Amino acid sequence: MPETQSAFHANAQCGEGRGSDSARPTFFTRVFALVSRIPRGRVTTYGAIARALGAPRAARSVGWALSLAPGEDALPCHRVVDRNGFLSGGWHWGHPDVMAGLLSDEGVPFLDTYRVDLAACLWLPDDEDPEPFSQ
DNA sequence: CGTCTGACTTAGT
DNA sequence: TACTAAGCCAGAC
Repeated sequence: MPETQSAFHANAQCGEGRGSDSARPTFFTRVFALVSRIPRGRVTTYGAIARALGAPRAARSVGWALSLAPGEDALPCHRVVDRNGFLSGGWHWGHPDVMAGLLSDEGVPFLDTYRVDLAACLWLPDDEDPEPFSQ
């Protein structure tokens, strides 16, 4: 995932001037930036993303943010599953089979047709945002 | 400004 | 162990 980082990553990263009044990345933007950092062949959960952003209880918002994701190509939202490893968001793409295919192609092990092995490929983002999310 | 929704999570029965 | 209910957060209306 070389140059796929794109605008979200850069924009969110650079605009992260906590004191800056003009550039204030929203929770969604941070979600996008984080998801774009998910390594190929790995997956993460909504709760993990939310926690990394300083909002452990905002898992729902994370999933919602992905639903408003700009583009699948720029945002590997297929690497985000629920805490059980099920492809919750697969149905949002019309059919989880698409998501499963992408993950399988990346080498992600599956426990079931629509369930990935989190124990083997779960990726946890580093706490680069110690401070809680505050607009 | 109040209300509703949602690709979740946790707790209770 | 499986199902049901409530909670929680941020954003759109």
